[in-house]
Amino acid sequence: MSKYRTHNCNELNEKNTGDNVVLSGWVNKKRDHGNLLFLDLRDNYGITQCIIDKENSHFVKLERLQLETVIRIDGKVVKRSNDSINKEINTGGIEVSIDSFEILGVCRELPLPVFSNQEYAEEIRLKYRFLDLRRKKIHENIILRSKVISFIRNEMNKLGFLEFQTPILTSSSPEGARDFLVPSRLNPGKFYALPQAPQQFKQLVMVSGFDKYFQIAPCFRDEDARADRSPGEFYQLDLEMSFVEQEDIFNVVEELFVNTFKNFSNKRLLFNKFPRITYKETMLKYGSDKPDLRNPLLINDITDIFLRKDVSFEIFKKLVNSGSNVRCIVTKNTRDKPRSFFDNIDKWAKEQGASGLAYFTIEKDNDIHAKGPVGKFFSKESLNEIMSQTGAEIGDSVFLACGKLNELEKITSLARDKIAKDLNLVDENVFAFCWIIDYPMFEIDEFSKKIKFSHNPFSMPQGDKNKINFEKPLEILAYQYDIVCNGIELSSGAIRNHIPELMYKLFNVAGYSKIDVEKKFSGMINALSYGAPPHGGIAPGIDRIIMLLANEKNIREVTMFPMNQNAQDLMMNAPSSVNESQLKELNLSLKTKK
RNA sequence: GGGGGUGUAGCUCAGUUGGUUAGAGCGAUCGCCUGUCACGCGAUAGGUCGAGGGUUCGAGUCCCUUCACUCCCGCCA
Repeated sequence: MSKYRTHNCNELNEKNTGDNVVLSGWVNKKRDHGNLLFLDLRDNYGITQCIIDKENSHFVKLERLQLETVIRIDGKVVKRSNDSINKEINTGGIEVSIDSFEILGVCRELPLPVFSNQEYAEEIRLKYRFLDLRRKKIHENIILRSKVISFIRNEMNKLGFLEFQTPILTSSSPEGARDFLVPSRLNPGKFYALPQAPQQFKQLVMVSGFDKYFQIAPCFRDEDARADRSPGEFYQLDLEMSFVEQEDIFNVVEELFVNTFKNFSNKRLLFNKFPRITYKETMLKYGSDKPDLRNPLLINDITDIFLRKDVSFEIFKKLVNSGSNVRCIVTKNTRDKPRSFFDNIDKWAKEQGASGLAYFTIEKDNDIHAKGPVGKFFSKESLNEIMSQTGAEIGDSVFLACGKLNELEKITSLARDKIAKDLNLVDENVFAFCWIIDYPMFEIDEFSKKIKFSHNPFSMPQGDKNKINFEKPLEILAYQYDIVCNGIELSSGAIRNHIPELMYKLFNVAGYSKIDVEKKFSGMINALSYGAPPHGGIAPGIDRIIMLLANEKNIREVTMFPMNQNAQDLMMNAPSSVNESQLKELNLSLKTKK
């Protein structure tokens, strides 16, 4: 028998009545009646109410125990009377009458209450993370995380994938995010880099003939944090398959995600077969490449309306003539919404830095006409045309924005979210997955105006390999895809380019010579030159999957020991200074601070 | 690098137009209480109002600088 317990704190019930038991755990809560003390003992599994009265010599010591002290209790299970049963906890039918106890771990005065639904400042939570992690919600989130990862491993194994580890100390890559660098002691002046993702390694695994690979892979990127983005490190379900096309990857991922999300959430999946939306289409309809498909609102381009003679909305017409576009969002049956509803949205848009959102509502008395501040600018015929282009009907409202394509996409995307929120159109009990496909291979850099890779330079371009028109690089599409759920980007993936000659040509478009490519990606190019299978994969973010399943808005809520926004670990004091001898051994010296 | 929000007791917060000795709940300490499960009742201790400077007869409150945390933009192939 264990010295510390015969049962955990979630096990005992009426059937144990009369048993002598040993429990160990934390003092979660005391209710002291002076001559009678209730003490809730908590462990990982649950809570058991323990009780002691003044007759017992241990009473005074127990009465004075600090909450969160770790104790062992010897006692007897007692059935509770019917009127004192607690249905909130699994052990609520019984209580343990304490015979004796022992303190196993003393606890100082707490910097934050553990048993409380209060919310606390992030700083104190992170500094005392070990206390924060004892709290119910986050404790459960971390357990959920473990279970989800275990489930995914199991599913991947069932699907025939092999799990491999790839190096953590590797070489710096020229593309992408900033690397974390690690100085090499044995190679003075040289640095390892922590992998931003095992991208090249997993391709090498395919070249090595292993066929299907996965890994719950740590990834390191020295970029600034967001609510859904940890600074420094995060985890991906990294996977890669040989002899596959895009469709094969989609099938595996859809099966995995449907199973995982059905298993760990009560929310409904809006699509079991995830819709595929081209990049071009999503940027038009949703203004974003991570659309939230729970939101039914769509964006339409109605620029041509403003070239008509019977439309007299001069501000927009002038902008359209100088190259701007007009896009609109139609809201169904909003004719009875108060003026304030519309004005609030217009005001909100101005706060977002846009010039506002014009709007009108389509009405019909004898004739169709538009009501609202800009309604008078639209003829009956032009309204009919808008209705046929957008599907708007009598009683619907049309919100209009005008601008250059980039800013127009941005504001209409935000407006789509804002309006849906105001009209309460988003079903929170749903997961809406989709694939974004057909990403362009290249794009123009906004500042340098040069051609650059829009995503992964190792992606396979679409179409006949011999007929790709490198003269028009912006028209080349890639077998490059994203998976999105509820407006959150879970992952990018691609069919890889396994043909070195083709890779040289594509890099050439982006301004890299053959020698550049050989220098920077020598390992990769070399490997692809010795018989590489066609292959592709994807790498969904584990942390974001858990966020969705745990219904959390911040990634720290599903991360055991997260860093703060400035990439500091407040509990371990990382990063920290190192002493001179460590630096010397690494052949490093620090520039003196300003 | 830039923009927004927050910062008052160990924790969560209130603090009016600038005006007496800065308050509450929880926690802590002490006392009372034998059926609670957010137990109840009473008392006590606990404050560099993030820091520095300024305006003023007078600053938690107004102004400037700065720090911390956070959200967003940039960034994240």
